[in-house]
Amino acid sequence: MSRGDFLPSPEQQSRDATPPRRRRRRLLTVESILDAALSLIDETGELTMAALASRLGSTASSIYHHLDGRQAIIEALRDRIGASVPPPDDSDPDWGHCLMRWMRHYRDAFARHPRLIPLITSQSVTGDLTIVVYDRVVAILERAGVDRREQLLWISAVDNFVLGSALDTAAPDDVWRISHQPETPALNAAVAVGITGTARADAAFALGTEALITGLRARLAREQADDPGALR
Amino acid sequence: MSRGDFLPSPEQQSRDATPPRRRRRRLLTVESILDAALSLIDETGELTMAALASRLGSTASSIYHHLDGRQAIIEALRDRIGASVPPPDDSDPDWGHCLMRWMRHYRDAFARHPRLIPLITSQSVTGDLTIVVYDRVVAILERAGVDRREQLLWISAVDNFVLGSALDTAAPDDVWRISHQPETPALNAAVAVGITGTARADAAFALGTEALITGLRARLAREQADDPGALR
DNA sequence: ACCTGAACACCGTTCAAGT
DNA sequence: ACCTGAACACCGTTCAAGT
Repeated sequence: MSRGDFLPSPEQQSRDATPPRRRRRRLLTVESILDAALSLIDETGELTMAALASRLGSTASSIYHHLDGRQAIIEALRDRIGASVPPPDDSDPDWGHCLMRWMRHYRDAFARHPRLIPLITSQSVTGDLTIVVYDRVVAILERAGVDRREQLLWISAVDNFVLGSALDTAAPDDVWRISHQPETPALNAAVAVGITGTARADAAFALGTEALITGLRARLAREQADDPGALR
Repeated sequence: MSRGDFLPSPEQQSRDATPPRRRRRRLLTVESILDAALSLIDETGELTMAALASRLGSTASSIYHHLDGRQAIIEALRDRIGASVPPPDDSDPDWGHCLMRWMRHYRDAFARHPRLIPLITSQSVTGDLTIVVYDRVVAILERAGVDRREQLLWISAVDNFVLGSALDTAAPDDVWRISHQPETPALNAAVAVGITGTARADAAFALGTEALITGLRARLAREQADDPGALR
């Protein structure tokens, strides 16, 4: 999974004067396995080694030569999606805008593979790349003047909302459709005029993000009013 | 799973003059199965029919006479935890306080069984009781003057944050400990002075809840300033 | 009505044997 | 080094047979 993880170049393979006996072409690659696994999950919502192997034109046991089992595949996919999120861009002087843009990218990346999300919820984020991203976010908070003892809490809160919102895109919105019972008049009225489907999840994320950042701005302003010395 | 789902009373069982041949005492009950399943998940983080049966002193196939398989057990547990959340109390005239108190109860109920959460993330909430609770929340928003077309979005946003925060209590906070690499100085500094463990998840939830509600208050105030006719 | 053991199809993983 | 088929232990679920 490191960045040097590519196919060996042809020159490398036959650098001897006598070319080696022609070997069967490499069937599997970490990349090809992960590609197939992700599209399998996207399409079926499940990941079984047998189905994955057949999609690769190979056998289940072959996969173990490249990745350490089913769980490792899921972790690699999680890291891959995480790595596809553009790291927070600190060029904008407004930390709130930085954070909101990053949250949107983060959430969109996972929302593109909604059926993967339930599979990764049981494990925490360990990828090196992800850690570096968090470092960038903390740096933005530090620059904004957030109390150092609170920075982990801010990130956790933001993370929780983003992950919950990503999960929301996975679950169908039957929730709001099932209703229509006489016992729930208020809910029925809200459902009748509300958005549904993917648009609902999108709009809810946008609304929540804006509210969360607004609230964090207010908190920061209050802290700095209490302790003006913290300002630079 | 309805409220009449109890053991038949002894009178009912032997209301005939001639008492029926003494039957073997009822081994399993929906309640006893769910109790055992929940404690099994709490302790091991897993739910297999075999392990569940052995804990009940019974066999896996027996369980199918009371509940419709493994998935049904998980759904029943989700509904049970959901039903244990006190419905939002609308006696407080401040809708924000109502919502915050409900969010805290909601999150605490699931945080009490952190290892259950990953098992329920793939399914949406369908329990009748849960629907009624949402109706109460919508009613509070309606009374507060929230635009009817936005009410579902508010609830979704709140729900996403609560569920994400509940998940946060399940994942250990290794995330923040692994670091300590020279590439992440800002994160290292934040970890050094930050809270860790359960206290971190608790504090992050409290901080996020406060920020979210503050932001929603600001949004409502802005909306009502734009359209004063919406006020009663 | 409730319980049981045997059976079934499927699952992730291991490993000796091939090239 | 990479691939394979056979085998293993385990899984959720079904069902005929018991009481």
